[in-house]
Amino acid sequence: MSEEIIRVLLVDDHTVVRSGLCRLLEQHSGIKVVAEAESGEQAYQVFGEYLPDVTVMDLSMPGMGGLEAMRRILARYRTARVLIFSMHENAAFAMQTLKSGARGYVAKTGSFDELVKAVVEVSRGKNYISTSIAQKIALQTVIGDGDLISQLSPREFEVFRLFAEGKNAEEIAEVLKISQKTVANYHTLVKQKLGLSNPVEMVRFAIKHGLIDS
Amino acid sequence: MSEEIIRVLLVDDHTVVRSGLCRLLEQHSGIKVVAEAESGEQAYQVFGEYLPDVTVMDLSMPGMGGLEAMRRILARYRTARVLIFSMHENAAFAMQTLKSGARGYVAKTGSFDELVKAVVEVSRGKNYISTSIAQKIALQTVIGDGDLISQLSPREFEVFRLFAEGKNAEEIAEVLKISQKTVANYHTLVKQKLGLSNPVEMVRFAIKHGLIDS
DNA sequence: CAACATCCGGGAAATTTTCCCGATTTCACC
DNA sequence: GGTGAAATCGGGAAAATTTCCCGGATGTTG
Repeated sequence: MSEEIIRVLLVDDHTVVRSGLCRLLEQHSGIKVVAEAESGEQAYQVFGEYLPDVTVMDLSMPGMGGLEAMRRILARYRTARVLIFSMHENAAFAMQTLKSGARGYVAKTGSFDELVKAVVEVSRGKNYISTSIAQKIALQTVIGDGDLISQLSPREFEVFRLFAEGKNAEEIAEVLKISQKTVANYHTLVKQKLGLSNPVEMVRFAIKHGLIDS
Repeated sequence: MSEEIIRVLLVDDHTVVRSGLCRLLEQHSGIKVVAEAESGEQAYQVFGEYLPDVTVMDLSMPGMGGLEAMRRILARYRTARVLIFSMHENAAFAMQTLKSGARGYVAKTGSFDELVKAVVEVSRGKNYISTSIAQKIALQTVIGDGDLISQLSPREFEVFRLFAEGKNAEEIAEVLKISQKTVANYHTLVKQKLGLSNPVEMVRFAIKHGLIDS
């Protein structure tokens, strides 16, 4: 074997899902799940202990979400390779995570083979995007209206997303560990950049772009 | 003939739609469209001039909507018989209009026969609801979670609906001809009654209940 | 190094939200 | 016809949020 075993950290708040993924991934002889975490906070802790080759991270978790956890990890460990594993099959979402430093983005609706492939690719230093989402991004880039969302900085996007989830300034500040003042400022910036004048338009925009459901 | 001709006022902001309806209704020998209006304001004016037996009113019109127009008419002419003709095939919507004094509610998706039948029934002093919507209401009443929306007064509902459409306090006050102060107070009441703590929840609630689309 | 974007948050004015209150009007019911 | 409940409307005042403007810290890139 010229290949080293790929050491993986698995982050997902659903225990059952995590177990299943763990087992599936380890069917592949080149992959070993060396650690698991069930929250963003824990992921950051555990990452430091194991320094895995690849971190497979669920995006939607209570408390600090996957995005924020990833950013913390990357801030501390520059070379970390994070593969986002999300339920959102959405171009805007994927673009934002990659912009924030993710090395890959795989939708949960994709096949298992795709996840394995992504883990391998990312471990080799390459980037990987679900084919289904890559198509959407490509289409949106060519046809779309310039994609307003991509004009948001990662932080602005995150504040927007949390707001759209129904969190108020205080809760957002708590999650991101910044002051309410800063949250308010970002909020205003987002509204300006997206050209949305009231909360109703913001929510509808968020729904339209798949940041939240229904 | 033991029957009088039914004199109808037709209110819809789309000229073509109005023409079509007019022709269709007059195919029925017992019905005559004696007047038309293309806005809520105009409807109120014209009503006074013609005192029709039945007013067939579209709900969604720019400026004063059909609901508000109806309420004005009813406030002045107690015995007016208003038949709402709406694109919304939605239980909550229908219940609100009937609660506000409409004598009938017919969805635009319904058959033409249904509209004629509704006009005749309403002219005789009876009430009429689209069968499709009646079913929904019945189901919601029996199965639903008590239908929070029905706890709103007509005015509260109207303020909520306009808010959900993206209007701000100033615009709502303008449409309803009341002060911004009152709008703000209703807004607070709605939030309390529906148990919604932030604008995001309000918009999602509105979407879920079909008050607005997408 | 310089230019630029991002991140963070203070200050202060403007606006909105909330809570409390009272005056009418309407309406159902006895 | 009287009575009580609910609805409509809006003022006053405190609390909270939004907005606009600013400057420093940090990081990246040419």
